Amino acid sequence: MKNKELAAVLDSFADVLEIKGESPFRVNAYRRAARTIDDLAADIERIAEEDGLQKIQGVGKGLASSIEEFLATGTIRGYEDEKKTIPRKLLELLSVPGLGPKTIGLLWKELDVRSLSSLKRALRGKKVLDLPGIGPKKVENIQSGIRAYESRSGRLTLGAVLPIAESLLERMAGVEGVGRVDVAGSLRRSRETIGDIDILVTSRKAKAAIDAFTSAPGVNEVLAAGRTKASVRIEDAVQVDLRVVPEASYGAALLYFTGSKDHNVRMRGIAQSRGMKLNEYGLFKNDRRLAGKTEEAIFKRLGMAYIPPELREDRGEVEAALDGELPELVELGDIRGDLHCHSDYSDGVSTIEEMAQAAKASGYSYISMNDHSRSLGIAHGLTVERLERQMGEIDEVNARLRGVTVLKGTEVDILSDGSLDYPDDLLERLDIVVASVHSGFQQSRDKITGRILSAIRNPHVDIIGHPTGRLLGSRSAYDVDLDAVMEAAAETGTALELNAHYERLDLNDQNCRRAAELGVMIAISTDSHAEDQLWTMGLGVKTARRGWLGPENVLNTLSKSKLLRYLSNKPS
DNA sequence: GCCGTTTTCGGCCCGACTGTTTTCAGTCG
Repeated sequence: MKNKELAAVLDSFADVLEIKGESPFRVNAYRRAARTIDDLAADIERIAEEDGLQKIQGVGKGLASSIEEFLATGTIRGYEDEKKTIPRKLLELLSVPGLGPKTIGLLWKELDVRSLSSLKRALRGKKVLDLPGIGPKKVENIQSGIRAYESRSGRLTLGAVLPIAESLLERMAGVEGVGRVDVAGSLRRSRETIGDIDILVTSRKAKAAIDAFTSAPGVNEVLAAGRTKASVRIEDAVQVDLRVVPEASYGAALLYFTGSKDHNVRMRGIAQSRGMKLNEYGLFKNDRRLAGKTEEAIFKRLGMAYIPPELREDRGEVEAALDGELPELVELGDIRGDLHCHSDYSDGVSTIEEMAQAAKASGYSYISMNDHSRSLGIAHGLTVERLERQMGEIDEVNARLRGVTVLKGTEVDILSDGSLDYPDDLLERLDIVVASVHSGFQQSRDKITGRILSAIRNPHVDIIGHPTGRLLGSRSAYDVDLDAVMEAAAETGTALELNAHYERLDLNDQNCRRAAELGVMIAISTDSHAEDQLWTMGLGVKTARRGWLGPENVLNTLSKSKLLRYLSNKPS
């Protein structure tokens, strides 16, 4: 699948054109296409084979032929030619906050700035102040942007960002005059990684809200502070934007700042086609505000069903909302149990009973113990004897506890030859068998795929754990043919896991959607290694919602008896 | 470069903030 590669080339093409001062609309056309292709669930090569390139939103004749060229040759001639006309390291400067294409182009042409280091040199010199539109403050801003750029770590995981967001929401809610407080942006949409945090408030005293925000604990730097918006950097890691919005336009602002950008463009288009205008202040007809206080009212006025934030990515949700065909999405309250947890038998830190109590406190009716199998020495994988002892302890705990059942399970290794780490007669005695790859990540596509397929075909395997093995920000997915895995899973009634840990979220949203379309059941599991980690189920559910899953697509929405019946029905 | 209930040309989101300006350009979201 070359989607990501192609998207990166198109985006870089846009960068080059932008620095060269090309038409912003042409630049934007490349950017839009890059984003759409990056987001596609389907393989771009397959689309090209079926002559479908121009059916992709934002891809016309010109881009289609560029894409074909890329798929055939690995690059785009026009891009390579343009790239040669600017210094190799100039593009990197676009990532410096506060520094845009115009200024970069100016600095390059006038002062021969061609890299981060020559930029720093130029900023120390005097000549830079002679350039039009550049004064001492601007120089200082760019220097601070360079420091931020050099210390930043890219997009952050939900797990890293949520605590910061929650403490800020709490602070803002306590400020005098503040009414409503919400998080917006990609965090509200629950994207798997977050670039910055957006917070929206209503307030009778805007200045007090801005002041409380810019002086919040952890703020290293105030990037901007006006009458209605402010930006700060927290703990050198994440930028947070605050907007103070009037009550009457709060819903419009929430809609606008939740995005995504592409979703907003579609929504404004719908408004336009009805002779209305939608912006962050409301939905208007001839300057008369028709709606704006709540998101719900705006959707209603546009003749659409309410679109939950997780779906707002321009992946068909706008059309579905117009046609009244949005799916009923799974909710945290639908979840009846957790099907992948560890105890202190392997690498977890809580006892079976502690995990069971935590599950009960979460309102679950079951929780499954899936400690590692014997080959995973690093995680104290269980020998056959220790697994049998654990099964005995689970019986004891179940005899003691009311209201929650501990299921007997394992996370059995799919060994590098494709066999499983326990014999079939042992697996047969367990309620839940999760089979996962923990070794041989570098194997070829055929080999890895073959291993997972043979696990799927084992009649005792119920769920494939973290099917792609990726770790956000640190390890990319192993090279597995997910189409083949999903087809086999559908055929055999094997579920695929949506591992809810914020560094995994594996399967991701798009893959969940594709799996469900093929009739594959998804198990949303936390892979908790301690009793205080069950909360990550919420992240999994949000990711599932982003994948358009309803409760009927999720294995652990089944009651205990239905679950056990489902599991015992796998054809052998 | 794309697109069309404004349909093959002429638009393409637009407002807030900052800094350098004295009426505006660049950046960002």
